Amino acid sequence: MPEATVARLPLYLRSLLEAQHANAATISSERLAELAGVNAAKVRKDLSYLGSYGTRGVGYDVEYLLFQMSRELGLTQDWPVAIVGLGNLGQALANYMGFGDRGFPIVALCDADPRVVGTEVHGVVVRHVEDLPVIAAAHGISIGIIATPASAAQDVADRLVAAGVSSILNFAPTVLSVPEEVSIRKVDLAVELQILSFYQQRRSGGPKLPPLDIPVGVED
Amino acid sequence: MPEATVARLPLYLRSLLEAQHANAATISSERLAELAGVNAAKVRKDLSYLGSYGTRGVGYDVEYLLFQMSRELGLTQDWPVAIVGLGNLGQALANYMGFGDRGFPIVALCDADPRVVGTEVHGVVVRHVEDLPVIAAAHGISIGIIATPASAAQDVADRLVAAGVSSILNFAPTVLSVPEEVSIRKVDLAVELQILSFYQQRRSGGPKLPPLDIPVGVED
DNA sequence: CGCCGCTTGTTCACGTGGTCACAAACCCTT
DNA sequence: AAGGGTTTGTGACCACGTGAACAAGCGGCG
Repeated sequence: MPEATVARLPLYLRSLLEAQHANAATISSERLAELAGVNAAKVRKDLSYLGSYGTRGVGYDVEYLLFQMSRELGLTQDWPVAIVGLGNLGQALANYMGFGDRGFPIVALCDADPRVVGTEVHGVVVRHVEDLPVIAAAHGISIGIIATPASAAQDVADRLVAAGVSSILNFAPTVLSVPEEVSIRKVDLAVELQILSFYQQRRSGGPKLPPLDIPVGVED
Repeated sequence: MPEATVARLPLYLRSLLEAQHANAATISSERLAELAGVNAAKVRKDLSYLGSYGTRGVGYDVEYLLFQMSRELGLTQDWPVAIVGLGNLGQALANYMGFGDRGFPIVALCDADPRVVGTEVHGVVVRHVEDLPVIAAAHGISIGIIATPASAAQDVADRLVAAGVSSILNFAPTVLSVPEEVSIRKVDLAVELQILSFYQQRRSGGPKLPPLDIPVGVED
């Protein structure tokens, strides 16, 4: 299955949940495309990778497609998650996702700072990052989230891999090297902002040197 | 310039900063590729879009390339940012990025909850989302970050656009529709985890809970 | 001063993903 | 039961991005 398709499946899943919430029994590829914000033909081709679960002239059964897609995405089981690094971002993630999403229970929190270890965040006691192997084995953790500073990220990644974690979501602004068999995805806020900056500048009409001399603070 | 190239420029920028920090005067495409985690040929092709700033037989002058890239990315000027939605994530972003990155000062915070409006986060007073037009104009805000629940995201996006914001970074798990001329990028934690879940399951050898007595439609 | 090694910039072939278009298949109506 | 309208599934085509290979160009060395 194409990687691009895999990346869209979660969007379809969410759109299907919306449709289900609106009491729709079936949904057409066109409607689903509208909800997911993509092309209708792309939706059909993507869904065809899962199998022929649609009915010509009718559309897709929402319930059934939801089940099949959840199964394909591996959401019929829980995937215990460990968060490493409990700065601002790590704490926010611990609190945010605990009630935000089902299927990814946060069962472990780790940090290297002895002042943080032992404290409790979102009902989970923070352990030392050294204990990762034991913790991971005990909870069957397969997904790790890195929310440390960039300088510590590679070390944490190595520890996660050594502890048997084979999926990593990296929030640290650095490139991580991991074994072939480990999946890794990154979320980099600075990169996103810089991309926006690039297009923003383009629209603003090329490089603006110092044309801005706006007197701010007038609002107060 | 290809969109894929634009998305990599920030990686090169960060790698160049690392090289600069290591007192490297020049850098080869191969070394830069290693730092950025991409192919060397891709690096050269990407950099060629910026112009011929390299020297054959030597490499790229780190200082000079840094300057050119910063200019291209629009980082020679500040881009004031507004964050809308100050739940766990919004607050973390306000605290995290304030000292994390240069060039994107957080000059405004907005929320719709009257209990949050008026409080102070990271030294900035939270204003009501209704005041966005005034605030945006006063600070020259061109980038907005949406950190609200999904249900409020489209409304906030509309308000941002109406206030003149033309670049949006969306953390809410929903598809936003904005005018053609507005750039939008999304960061969706649930989607990232589900993608990891997909590959994780594949590696684990198919569905982990196979003891299902589902009477699969008898195939004729 | 000319040769040699090194690195860039560019060209080319390839693979992946996106879009279009249409036959096949299904439901509903008559 | 047959036909019309609707929607899926898929094959063909096109655009884009990637990776390798190579000539052009630069600095250093004898």
